[in-house]
Amino acid sequence: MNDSLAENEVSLSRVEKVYRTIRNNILSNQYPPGHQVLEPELARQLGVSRTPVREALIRLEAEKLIELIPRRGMRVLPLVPKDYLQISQAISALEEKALHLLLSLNPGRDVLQPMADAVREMDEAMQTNDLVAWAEADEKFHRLLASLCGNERLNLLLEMLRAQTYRARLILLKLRPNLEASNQSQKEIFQAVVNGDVEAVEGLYRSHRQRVLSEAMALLEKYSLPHI
Amino acid sequence: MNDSLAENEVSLSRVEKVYRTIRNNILSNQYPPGHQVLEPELARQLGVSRTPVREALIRLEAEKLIELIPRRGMRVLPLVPKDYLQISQAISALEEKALHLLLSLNPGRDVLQPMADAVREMDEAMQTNDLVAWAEADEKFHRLLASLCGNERLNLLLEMLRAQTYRARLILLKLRPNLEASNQSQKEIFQAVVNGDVEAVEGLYRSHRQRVLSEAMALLEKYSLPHI
DNA sequence: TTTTAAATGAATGCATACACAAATGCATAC
DNA sequence: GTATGCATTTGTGTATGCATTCATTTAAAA
Repeated sequence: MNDSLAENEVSLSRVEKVYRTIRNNILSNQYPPGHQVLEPELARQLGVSRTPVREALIRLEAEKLIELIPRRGMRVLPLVPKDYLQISQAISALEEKALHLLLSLNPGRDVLQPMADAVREMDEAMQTNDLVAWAEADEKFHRLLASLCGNERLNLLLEMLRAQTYRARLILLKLRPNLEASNQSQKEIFQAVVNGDVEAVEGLYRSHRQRVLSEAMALLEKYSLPHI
Repeated sequence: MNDSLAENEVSLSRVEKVYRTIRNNILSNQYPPGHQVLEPELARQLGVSRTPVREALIRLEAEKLIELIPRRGMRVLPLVPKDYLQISQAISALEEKALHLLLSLNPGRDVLQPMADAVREMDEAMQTNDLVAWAEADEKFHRLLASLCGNERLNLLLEMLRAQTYRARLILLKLRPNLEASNQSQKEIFQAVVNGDVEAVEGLYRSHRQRVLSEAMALLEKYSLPHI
């Protein structure tokens, strides 16, 4: 993940570079929730004029990563717990559909191999208590699910929604007592996918998501996190 | 629906006015699929400089209503049948979740009254063979479902996706042999909602959507519509 | 006549300037 | 000390201008 206007992106427009830089800064928590930066300051930092900054900010606002406040510049949208819940519910709906679509494709082992790898990586990370590695494998699993389901629009939506909740998910990951249940669930879900068992997939996924969401909401309350 | 920079919107920024005007023109088919307009031409037509035009176009591109092609300006994104299918699948996923959420709210008759009105209006439109009225009532039904489910993020997503398929849905509506089955389905779905019967709602909705989507795809093939 | 090269015009991406409005700072009055 | 009014500063929204690039047209060569 680049964190600046990298030299090897010379063919990218300034808007694109600014967009990516700011987006990265948000996802990496360099711009934490509620963080405000004025357009002229962003322009100065990034060495461009305000115009491409504005254009990039409009895109980021459309993706609901920021809001633009007159005279306050850009503000990184903090997720209050309700936001997190609502976005997560939308993710659940779309991922469930993605699972259905994936199954209807009757994928062979070769197609599912990357997901199998991700599941294995999650397992390995569990064994060594490597939270970061587990998060990466988990992220990979979900990205693959969205991209392999054969519906590109769904993929894009999920990508956007997962970006909105990325930071929060990382934080919650660290607060959770243990990941054993989630790890197990995803293995079971994947196994049911391999078996082509639609009803099992649906049941397992719903249980999994319900538990994960309940857990998350309880943690947010327990730690009185106003926003994430 | 305004179709120009209305005089009664004096407090709206130029970007907002341009955005709304162009969006309206797309949804009303005044800018049909594939239609291209250059930025300077849009600016001339709308009586503003290029800057707010560009900013509005960036938003519309983020919503996947248009694409921006260098030296070709803005192009209204046509939906090839695959696009239509994919977006509709995403809509199905989100609407199913919306129904679940709505039911979990245990809404009273007063809350559901606007939906009941829409269902009645659909019935009345059926009786008088008024396609336009039926479409409006149908649109209203879906908008209400999204807005009453208690998940604002879901609502926004559905609003965006429905805008993307709005024009196509209107076209398909005219091509369908009859709407009796859809009308009946929606009545039954709504009745199940009123009864708080989760499983019935889910079953009915899935059947309904599967039939509607199959029909739509068959029509697109029958009429060899390359894009809509 | 056809193909290739050069010229031209125009669209985009971006920088800069301007007008306006809101926020801030300072002075004054109570 | 606090509130109010005014002047100044500053940020946004927008218009305009400039440099670059690309598509089209024109001219030249084969």
